[in-house]
Amino acid sequence: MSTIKTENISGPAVVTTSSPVTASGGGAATSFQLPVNMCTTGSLGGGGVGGVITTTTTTTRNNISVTNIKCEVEEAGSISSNSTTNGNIVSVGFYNGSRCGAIVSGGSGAAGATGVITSGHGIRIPVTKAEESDSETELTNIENLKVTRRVTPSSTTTPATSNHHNGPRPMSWEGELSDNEVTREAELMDTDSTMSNGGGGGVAGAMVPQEPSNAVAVIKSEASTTTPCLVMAGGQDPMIKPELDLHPTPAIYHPKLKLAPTQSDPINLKYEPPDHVASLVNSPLLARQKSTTALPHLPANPSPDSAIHSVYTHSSPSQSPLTSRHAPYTPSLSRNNSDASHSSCYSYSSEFSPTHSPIQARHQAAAIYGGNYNGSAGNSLHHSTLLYRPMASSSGGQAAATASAAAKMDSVSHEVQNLSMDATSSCSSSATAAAAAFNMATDPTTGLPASPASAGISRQQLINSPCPICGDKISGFHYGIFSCESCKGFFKRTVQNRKNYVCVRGGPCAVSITTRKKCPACRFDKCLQKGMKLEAIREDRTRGGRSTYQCSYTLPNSIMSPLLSPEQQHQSTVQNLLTQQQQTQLQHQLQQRLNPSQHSPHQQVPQMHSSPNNGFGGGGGGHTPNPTNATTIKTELNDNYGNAAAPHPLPSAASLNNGLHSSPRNQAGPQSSTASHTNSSIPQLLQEIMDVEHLWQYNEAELARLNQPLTTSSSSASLNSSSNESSSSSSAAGRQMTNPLLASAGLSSSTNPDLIAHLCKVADHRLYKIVKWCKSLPLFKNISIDDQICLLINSWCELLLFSCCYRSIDVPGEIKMSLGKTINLAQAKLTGFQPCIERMLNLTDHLRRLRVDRYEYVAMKVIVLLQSDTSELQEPVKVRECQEKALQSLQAYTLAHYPETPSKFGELLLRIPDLQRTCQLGKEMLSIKSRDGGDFNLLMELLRGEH
DNA sequence: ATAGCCTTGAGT
DNA sequence: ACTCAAGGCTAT
Repeated sequence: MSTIKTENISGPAVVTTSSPVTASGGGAATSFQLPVNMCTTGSLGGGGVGGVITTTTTTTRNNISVTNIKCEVEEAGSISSNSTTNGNIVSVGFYNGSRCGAIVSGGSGAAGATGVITSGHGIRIPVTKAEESDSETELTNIENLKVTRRVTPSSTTTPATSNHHNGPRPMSWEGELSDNEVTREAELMDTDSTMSNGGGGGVAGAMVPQEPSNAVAVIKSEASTTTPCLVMAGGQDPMIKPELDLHPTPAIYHPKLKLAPTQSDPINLKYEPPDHVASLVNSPLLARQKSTTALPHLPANPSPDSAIHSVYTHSSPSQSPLTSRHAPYTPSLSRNNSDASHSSCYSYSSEFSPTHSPIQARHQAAAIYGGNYNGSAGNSLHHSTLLYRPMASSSGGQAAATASAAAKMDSVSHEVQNLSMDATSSCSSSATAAAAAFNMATDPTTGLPASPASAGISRQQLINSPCPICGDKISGFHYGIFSCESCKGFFKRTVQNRKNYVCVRGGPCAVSITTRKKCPACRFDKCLQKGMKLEAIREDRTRGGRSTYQCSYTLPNSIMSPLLSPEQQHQSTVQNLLTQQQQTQLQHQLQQRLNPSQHSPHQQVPQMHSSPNNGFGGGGGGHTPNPTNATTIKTELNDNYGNAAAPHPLPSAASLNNGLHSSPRNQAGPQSSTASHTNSSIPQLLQEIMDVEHLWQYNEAELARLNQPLTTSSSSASLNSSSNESSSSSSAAGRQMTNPLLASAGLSSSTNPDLIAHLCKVADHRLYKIVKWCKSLPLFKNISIDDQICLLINSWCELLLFSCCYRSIDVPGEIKMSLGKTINLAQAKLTGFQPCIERMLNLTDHLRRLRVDRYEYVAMKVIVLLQSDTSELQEPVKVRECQEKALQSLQAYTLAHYPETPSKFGELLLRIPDLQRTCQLGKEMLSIKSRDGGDFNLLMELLRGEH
């Protein structure tokens, strides 16, 4: 009965930044606009573009139908540089009738004709952008892998009390400024994508490691994704986590903007929206126009970038924050649900809520997208996940994620909902029934994807199925997935008590109803893998009420499996295995690189926060090879941070430190194996900065999301689908082509749309993360919102570029774009980015020479961010004071750790002017024209968002 | 620590 | 008034 609504309002925003030059050098100020949704908007470059794009496509193949939900994309206009406030927010609203997102229901059948399938009872599951949801989910998952005490970032937004009752719970705002460098990545992408571990290459060819289920005990490294494009995104620890980088098109979305529900997952699904589709649909931009109307208060210019939108999108199972009627549309930046919000790729409105579960939805069923139904690429399935693709456009009903062209676009960004259940836990019986239930239907009229429920899966059926984690009886929807009471409690305890479990065994232990008590680390890992969301755990422990985090529904494999052909299942299985192996391998390599001496499998080692699996600081992910199943529980020490509960689950400081200490390479940073963040030699402020660094980084899960397998298959899929489903995909491509930003980046009509979509997605994510990171910075939080906006607008490019250079330290002559993707000077020449890359290489050389360690790196980022000479600052003095504190911390640190090189501090600062000039050059190269009259309300909204 | 049951409270 | 997801309580 209940319809699921996802209302996402996202606003694409173009931010114009006048880049102030920092400290040491003067820098020329360039105004740069950050287009948010590249994909969506027709013209990013120009002033805001407002346009509504409606895409409704439904395709069905046999049982698999993909429905594109009608999306209205509103494009945010560009935001002019200085004005701090008036941003345009684009809202994307999905209401009953129209939802963006296509759900493909599985069946493998022949390719179906495109059409809308309607079923009398379908559950609609609107899915917000896959990207968002996925990203969040993965983010959370990533972070979750390790359960660690979370450090509460004081800086982080404070959930205002206000939120408490009225609005959605404080959501963390995650903004990512992403730079997408586009080069001829399309090609690279394709190539790369294929390589990526589970995930397909993203646009940039970024590889996205899929969620590694296996955590390496001691050290987990996240897989990095590489984007073929120049990505300046913040890389992190070069060794440790690769970050996704984006193009310079940071977009900011209004947190509260609701994204168009692109998809819904009936059960924990990770949805991967096709980029172009997603971007369009989800993109704030898209939403904006209409939404704007609907929501006057929203900023006019939504950022086009889809990525951003994710940030804004909040969906809670029960209700989406965004949708919450109470709360005005205001960006919710609060941390609580930050993760959710961010990656929440799909937020589903209340309608989507588990509560109302899709199951109940009587509307037409949406097509449920089962992993690779097409078989086109066996690759796409994540685990045994079903993918709901919000936009079916490309998919043309091709269930296979891979197949659909649209899917390509989104693949990365779109979240794929995992319906997965491990084989171990899956039950065939229920599955069958459920499978039968899945008759995908899409609402012909709305074109909205039906929820799985619509497919015929009822809530009851879901509840009757086994807990995806242990196989026990499902008691309800808990923390984002349908799970049993014990796993619910386990997850809660683990997160609330900040347990840091480490699997001594080193490998994923079987988690069943009988063995679930044996290895909490693996159990927690599985919880995350299956979709439990850290953000669902309330920091304030408030009881009752509805949660606002975005949820994804995961259907047990058992349920979904029937939809897949044996071959497909096999493929997915193989994929999973490969992914895990690859990840494990990667982790292993990282471990060795980081700290060969510690490599001992047996010992419990503090895990890096970046554990591939969950990304959580927790130990869940880490596995050390050990014959025994013994699991050790580590309680984080964080005395310093300790008590404060992190707004959202964060990697423990300890874990962070560990990561740091074990940090990459030979860098001279403090690398004591015993490292604890309490290390007195590290200035507290610096440590605090480090503690929020994880917010900047992408964990594997995120990367995996971004680089979904789809990308891998995307190329082929696109090709395949192109012929059949040309209409939708072509239209998307057309839109993209019109995007000035893309054009400026060298992406022309010929450019692989998937790549573009991917870039957009990545950019969105990056923006989201950057915003989130900023909000959590101890110094930054004390600065007025308006100034925060100014600072962020001013330095986003520098931050991304710097992080990119930093992580490239270990690859002389090359710049790591992401996930191992690199670009050398020769390649840069081909793409026309030679000047910029050359400078980046030069900067990287300096960083290498200086042996910049991670603490220095994070401190420098903050220093770059806190430029008191940034134009339009209301309280430049305050900013200066904050910067001085950061400078003092860095100085104290360098003197303490590198007494032999007293000039290091000064040398580090001398790199800043280079950095700024490089950014300026990069921006110029991108030929991004500043837009007049734009405003960056979105950004402001983000910053103001609930906190 | 686990897990079943109870209480809470926003949303319907 | 009901639903249901989240936190709390408590026997094991």
